[in-house]
Amino acid sequence: MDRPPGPLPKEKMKAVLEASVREFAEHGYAKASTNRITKGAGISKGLLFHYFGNKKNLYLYTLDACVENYLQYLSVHLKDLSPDLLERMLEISGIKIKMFMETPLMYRLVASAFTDPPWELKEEICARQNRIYSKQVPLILKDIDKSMFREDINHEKAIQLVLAAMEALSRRHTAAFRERADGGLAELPKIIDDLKEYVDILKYGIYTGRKRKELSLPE
Amino acid sequence: MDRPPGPLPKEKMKAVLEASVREFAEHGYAKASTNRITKGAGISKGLLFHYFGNKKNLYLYTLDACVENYLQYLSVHLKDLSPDLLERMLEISGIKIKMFMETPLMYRLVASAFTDPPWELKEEICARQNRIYSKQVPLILKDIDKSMFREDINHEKAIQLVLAAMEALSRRHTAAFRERADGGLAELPKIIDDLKEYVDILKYGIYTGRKRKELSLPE
Amino acid sequence: MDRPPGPLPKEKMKAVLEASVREFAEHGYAKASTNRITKGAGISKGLLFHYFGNKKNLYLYTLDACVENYLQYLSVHLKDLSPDLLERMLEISGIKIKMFMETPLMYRLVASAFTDPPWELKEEICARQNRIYSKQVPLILKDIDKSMFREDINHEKAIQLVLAAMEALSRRHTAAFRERADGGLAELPKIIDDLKEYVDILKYGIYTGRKRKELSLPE
Amino acid sequence: MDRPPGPLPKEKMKAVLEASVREFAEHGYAKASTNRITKGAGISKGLLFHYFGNKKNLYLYTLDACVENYLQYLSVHLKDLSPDLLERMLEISGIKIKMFMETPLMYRLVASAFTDPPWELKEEICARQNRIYSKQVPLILKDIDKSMFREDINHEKAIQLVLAAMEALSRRHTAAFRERADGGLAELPKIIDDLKEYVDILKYGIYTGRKRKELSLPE
DNA sequence: TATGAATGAGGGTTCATTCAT
DNA sequence: GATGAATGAACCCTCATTCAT
Repeated sequence: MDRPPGPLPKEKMKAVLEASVREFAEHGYAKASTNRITKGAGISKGLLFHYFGNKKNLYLYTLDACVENYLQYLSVHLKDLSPDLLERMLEISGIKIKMFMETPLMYRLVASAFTDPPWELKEEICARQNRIYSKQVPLILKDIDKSMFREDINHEKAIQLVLAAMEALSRRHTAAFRERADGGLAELPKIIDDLKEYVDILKYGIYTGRKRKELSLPE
Repeated sequence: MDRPPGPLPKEKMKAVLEASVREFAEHGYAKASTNRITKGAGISKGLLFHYFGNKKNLYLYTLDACVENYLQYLSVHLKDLSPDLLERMLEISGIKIKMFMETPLMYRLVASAFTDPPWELKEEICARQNRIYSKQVPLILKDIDKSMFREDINHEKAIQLVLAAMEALSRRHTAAFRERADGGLAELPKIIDDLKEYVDILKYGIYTGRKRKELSLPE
Repeated sequence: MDRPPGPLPKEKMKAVLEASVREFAEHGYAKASTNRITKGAGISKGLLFHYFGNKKNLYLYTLDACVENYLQYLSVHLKDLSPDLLERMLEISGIKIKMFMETPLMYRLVASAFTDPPWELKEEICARQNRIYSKQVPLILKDIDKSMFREDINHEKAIQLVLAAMEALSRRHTAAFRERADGGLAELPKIIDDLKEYVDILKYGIYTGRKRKELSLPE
Repeated sequence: MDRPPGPLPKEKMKAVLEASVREFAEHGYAKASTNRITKGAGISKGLLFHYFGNKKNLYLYTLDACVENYLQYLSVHLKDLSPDLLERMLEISGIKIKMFMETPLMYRLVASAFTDPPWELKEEICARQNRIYSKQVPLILKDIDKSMFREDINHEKAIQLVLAAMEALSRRHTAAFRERADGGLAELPKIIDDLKEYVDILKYGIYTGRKRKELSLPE
């Protein structure tokens, strides 16, 4: 971000951001058109480049806004989380899926930026990814009750396994909802119930028998 | 898909395919240039479109070749698989990672086609994805010894969980190796060892205690 | 017509002609595609150019076939024509409109060739136009009873006037029927009735009072 | 027609229009090259499409300019017209032929647009045609002295007949002058004399005997 | 601050025609 | 006779970016 886009009036800023998110989310970085963005935002071409310098910057700025929004959303909803890692992961997955349903374009922009970075932006995007990780992981792992974990397994590995599994399972659900204009929110409980079943299986592998009993799972 | 690209001389066909795979894998569908492909393949623009009609067809044809190669590779290496689901998943993951290391461009093309389909090709790509699934899943699940599974969990869910987890964990390793020209093959054993640890954890969750003992895992 | 397309088997010839007429009529010379013609005729590109040399020749050949067909049609139907010029013009107009309705593509090809010749074919087309005129005009004027004409007007001019008027009036009707697949034939009588009214008016201008009376027109 | 081509500097606008008229008139819509137009107008490819969006728009805009010019020319010269329909048609035909000789390219563009519309522009062109008709017909028919008309013929039909005949006869003269750089103007009087003879014949058919006498035509 | 005219290389695609087989 | 692979120029159009105003 060479050019700090400070003094651009908030209203216009918002219009640009909205148009940008839509354009980049719908067409991807490569095929996104700055022309359409200016038209969508109702500003002139000159102004866009005056403030953002070039397409790359604009994309990065847009991505940052989405990431910020993402982190903000998480931090707002991540209250009173369970000390049980798997329960917490369930809660977090629910939050993420909800977020995806509420702001699908933003979510999609971030997701595609990370899974398929636009090549010439790899480095910059990677930095954002690390930033998210460094902010997200502590959020997820803070005050986890590790006494529940089996002692004969690598705790770090166990956590990574859970993260990976939940991420992959969640994606399967979100993938189906693309473009289905917010109609999906009603199905959120069903999705979470589904995830819950997977979580229960994971519990067998990760928690001690004693804990499992407390959680009243069948031995 | 009007024109079956059959009779194009093998040598040229191969050149086109190679150039196509490289171009699409490196730049993505949107930014791939048919100009560069023709140049790379050493043929004229006219010929490319004479055979493939348009960019979409060319991409689909290229993708199909990669998918075919993928399935071929799997079917060749998937011999004498363990009846133990998790051991088998480990074997399969090893095969896939090896494949990725040997033909990273092809792998990448397929992967990005499925995770981030080029929008106007969604339907066609989805069909390919289903085809892979319908061929791959039976391969993975055939003759699995389900007697090892705990009876108090949903077997289908357990399998999906394992698939999802292994997929996500594998991706983390492959993501790092992009473009590191085959130098990675040496690290394959280390990677598999790493995955093995995750697999062990999953075993706790999925297999019965008796079976786990037979496998001589610590109780 | 550099290359006499003699030895091409009749069946193929017919297929080519049909495809050619359709293509040239629907797209015009400029936008017609020899590719589509070969596809439509079911022959190879090589053969088409082997026989016709180039697009120009093919067009000219196709045009000639249509012109021939036109003249043939006229000569077949132009029997027992009225000696009264205006009645005869009515009959002829009816024939032409019928021809247009029966073979709209051919008619359209010829018409557009003459009204808007493809520039680089101007000369060749002009020659065809003259050929049609030189064959058509005698047909129309043969054995006309000029005794009906007023003596105080230029007979040649009168004839030209009638020709021009009928041509323009007919065009107005055919223009409306483009692409309405043969449905128009039913309306032919109505069209002729309409033209008849114009003819009646012309009679006042051209024929002598005595003749008009004989024709039982109101004085 | 997204972009109103208003604010383009007059000089450039004029250059584009001139080049456009020439290109479209000489090659027709299908074969006209935007490349040649930009070159002829001395502007960049980008600018042409910045202003006109696409070839279709450019053509339509060019056509509109010609139509406007046509109507303008008519309205300027259509002063003090005779109340006699046929005399007036003679005057108007003279004006049109003069216009054709002075701006043959514009005239040709309009004429070919109407007689042979470029298919994908049929609707838009038809609208222009209707516009011309709705402006032109009142001009032609205003304050016509219908008392001159025979009472035993359909006045509307008579008018249409005259229009059609004059149009067809005029075309025969203009057709010959294509591309003969304005040299034709000298022959205008001869052409009008020629048309006059046809008009005289029409008078017999349309006007009453009394009126004809007043006009001192031979009975 | 804000505009939008201006660029020209490059995009995918179609074309009539040739020629070795 | 008959094929269709092969060509490369030309097609219309889009692009991110610059800059005089």
